[in-house]
Amino acid sequence: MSPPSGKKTERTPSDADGYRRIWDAVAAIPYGCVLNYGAVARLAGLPGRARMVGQALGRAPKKMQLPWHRVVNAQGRISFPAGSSKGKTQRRLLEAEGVVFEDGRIDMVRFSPERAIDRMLWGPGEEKEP
DNA sequence: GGGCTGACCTACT
DNA sequence: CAGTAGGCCAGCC
Repeated sequence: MSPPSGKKTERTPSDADGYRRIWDAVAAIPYGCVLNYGAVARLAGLPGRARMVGQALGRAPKKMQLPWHRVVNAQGRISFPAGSSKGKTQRRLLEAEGVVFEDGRIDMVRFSPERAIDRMLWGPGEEKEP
């Protein structure tokens, strides 16, 4: 069977639609939470395409007001070179949301959306075990 | 048409 | 902990 023209395979979500999913996933990140590129790609329905997330964010229009600062790499570090404008801006925005940097790194587990409820109940800073 | 780059990830050594 | 290797896909020259 011939695939209908205009419609592509599942691997190619189609041009802007692919970025659209990524933008939507990033916009769905709760306040004060951080996710890595792989997680965003997975939430967007594009497993393994972490790189495309970066490009999508870079090509995202500013009018979108996308919380791009809530996306960091798997090491819990800002993907921008230390000292760069973007890097400082991202760190400032994250700290403004309550994200704590430990030795220039973020605890991806502590600030994951799953733990967001814990921080909302128990508050940040103190990590307690019930 | 081909080849390199990139806001990366995972796994193994 | 650091370094290497493989993967994955869109844009640009």
